Amino acid sequence: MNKKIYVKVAVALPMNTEYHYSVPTEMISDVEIGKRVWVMFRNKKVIGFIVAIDKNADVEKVNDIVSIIDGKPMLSKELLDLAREISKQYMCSFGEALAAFVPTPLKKGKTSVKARGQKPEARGQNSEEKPKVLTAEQSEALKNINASIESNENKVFLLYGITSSGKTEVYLQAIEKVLQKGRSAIILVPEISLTPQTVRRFTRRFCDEVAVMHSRLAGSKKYEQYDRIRSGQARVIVGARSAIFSPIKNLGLIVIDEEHETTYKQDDVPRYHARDVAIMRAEYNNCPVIIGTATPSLESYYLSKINKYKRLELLERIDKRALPEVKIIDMRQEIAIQKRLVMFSRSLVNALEKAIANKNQAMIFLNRRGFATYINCRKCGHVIKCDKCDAVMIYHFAKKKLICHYCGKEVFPPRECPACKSGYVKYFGVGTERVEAELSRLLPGAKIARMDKDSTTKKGSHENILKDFKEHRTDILVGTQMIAKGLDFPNVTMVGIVNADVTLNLPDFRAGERTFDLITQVAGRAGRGKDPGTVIVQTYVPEHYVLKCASKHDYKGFYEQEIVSRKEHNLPPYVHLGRIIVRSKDERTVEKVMLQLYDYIKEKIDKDNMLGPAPCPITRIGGYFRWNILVKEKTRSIMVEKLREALDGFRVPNTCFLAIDIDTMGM
DNA sequence: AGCACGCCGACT
DNA sequence: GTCGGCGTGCTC
Repeated sequence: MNKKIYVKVAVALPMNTEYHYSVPTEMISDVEIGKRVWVMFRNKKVIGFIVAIDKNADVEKVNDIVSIIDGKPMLSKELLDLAREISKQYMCSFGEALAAFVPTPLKKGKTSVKARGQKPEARGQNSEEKPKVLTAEQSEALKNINASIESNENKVFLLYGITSSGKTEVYLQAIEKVLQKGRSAIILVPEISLTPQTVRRFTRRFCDEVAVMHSRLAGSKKYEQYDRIRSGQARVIVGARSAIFSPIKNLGLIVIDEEHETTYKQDDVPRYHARDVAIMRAEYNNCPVIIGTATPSLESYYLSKINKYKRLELLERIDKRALPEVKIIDMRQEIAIQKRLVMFSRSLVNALEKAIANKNQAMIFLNRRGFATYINCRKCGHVIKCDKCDAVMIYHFAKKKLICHYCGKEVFPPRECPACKSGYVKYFGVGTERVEAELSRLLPGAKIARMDKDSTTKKGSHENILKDFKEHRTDILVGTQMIAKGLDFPNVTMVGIVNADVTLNLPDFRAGERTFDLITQVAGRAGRGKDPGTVIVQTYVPEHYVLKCASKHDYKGFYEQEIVSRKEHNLPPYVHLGRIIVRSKDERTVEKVMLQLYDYIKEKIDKDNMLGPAPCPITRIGGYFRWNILVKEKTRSIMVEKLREALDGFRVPNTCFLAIDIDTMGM
């Protein structure tokens, strides 16, 4: 009769232990693996996942679970196994991995499955958009992918296709095939390209079969989507990084669009890379993965070269449109000719004027927001820095304030120099705000809009700026990253990059890769309609191979040069990187602890495989001092094994925090 | 992670 | 004499 039942519960804390809880009799029939529960843990009510059901507990003192949250299990066997795998490969606890799989829970109230009453959207088949006729290259690519879909083959395709070569149409038709087979698909897109434009193509084609997983999707909306996926109503999931954890059944294909994007790597726990998680899921489901991009990560292109991935190429643009002409402008010469430091070259201004005269539109790109990128004292040279971060403060004209881009701190700019009290505090460096202002001055007749993190904080402002541009109420769109990718405005014939060196000079071994990608993407915004496009790239290092290759649209040329330096410096793709980060509010503590840690792990990890310990490039962020060590190993599994062994038994004091980032993106 | 317990230094 | 530093252990 009254047989006691226990559940093993994993909580989202960094401990790799699961705890037993007893189940009150009235809840026994509702207990299922994969459901979430409220439990008392250390006198606090926390959410946990039921990961096992037991006849007995291995400890004396066992508490009852407080309540069961879900009506149906949130996680299947597949997803529980996947979470376990992620916890191993990215060195976090099982509970921390599990927490990433589900939407953050609602406060209270509606926890059970509601739905049913939702408005019926366009029912099934009556798709608004019909499949397009494919080019020979597209057909060839699709043929390869379809063969794998047909035979349930677990294979990774690198769909290398230049901008406007029609990658999306290949995805769409592959997905169609998958649906015909009664299976489902996940399409990952980077957050930035999760614009209405991109999403619309999928919803038009697959209507109510589509679920969109926005990261900013509010609580109950997210649950709604979740239920549609879980119940099988939606079989095409379009979403950002975390959509890879969707509780979809019968997975038949995973697409990762813009594979090279860094947003696929989560920068807090669990620090997974969605591309690699996708590959794990595809293995489990025996299905293919398509990773599509015009500028593959060095890792992926390398893997296609050694035949780990099957490379499919789309080298022609749709309708045989020409790639835009890319002009590299040497700003050193501009200074010499114009006899002063200038923001815009004559070529850039001329091209802008020409585009506007022809009733076309233009986009001006600069990867820096704000007005002046630093302010300093002309007398003593003092530069205003954030007092919580090791970073210069950026002047924002709209707010009339200095803002730290790392911690968000805002201060009014000082009248006099805080160091020498002189009044010669001047503003230097160029951000998007200043570009916008300067363009208005140079081209008084032109309507100019700006799109960056500052101009898009209000809900809907993002869409409004794009709508105004689409409908040609604005002539020139100035912006950061946000305007570089995925946008499709046929009337744009001219695109300018104010300073390509901003990304090129970042202290990061991926700076070349990022710059190449950026120029390629920005260039891809020009000439998408009937008129050809022009791209102007301003730089102080026009001879740099990244710029030369980018101007010729030569990814392969870029790859061949970049890979040599990766080999030489023993960097990815030749090794995997693991980053150990220690932070503390006390400068001396971090250094001390990091040196202790280094001494501890060097018994197990060859010194030649480590870089550091050293302060992080930005030593202090938000009041924390940070140090790091980079570890290099041949594979991710060797890396994890080594680190686990080396760090076993090492403890940092309570005032310090230790983080491990497997396959870190930055350094 | 967060909190309690416990053992050694400079202070009302 | 105590307040409080942080190293260590534990959480069902």
